[in-house]
Amino acid sequence: MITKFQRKVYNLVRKIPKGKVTTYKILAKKLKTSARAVGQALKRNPWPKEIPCYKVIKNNGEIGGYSLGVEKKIRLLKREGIKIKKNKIQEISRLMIGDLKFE
DNA sequence: CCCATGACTAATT
DNA sequence: AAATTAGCCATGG
Repeated sequence: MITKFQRKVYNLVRKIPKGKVTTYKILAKKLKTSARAVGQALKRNPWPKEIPCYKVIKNNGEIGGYSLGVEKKIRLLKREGIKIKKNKIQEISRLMIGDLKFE
């Protein structure tokens, strides 16, 4: 069962452009909630194929979790040309999407 | 309604 | 630099 809150989160995640990532915190700010609550919603994502929740990472550049396993998440990110070293995203500032880039 | 549980975060040890 | 701690908030029992 999808809650209203989940839908809001997923609608946002769907809009993350290819090759870009964002963070739990940024999404939380957009939805006026906490980063933790965003994580809860993503954890329950019923459509990992359609909703690219692997593009949502921690605020400090670490990878964060994934319902299908962190290794899978890393694989998907690399597939989009995103560099990862020691479980951290490289060149975060270039890849991350703040408040201005998508709605 | 109260309580526990996290794909989190920032500050403090 | 790694580990703790306190704050966070949607969700489910």
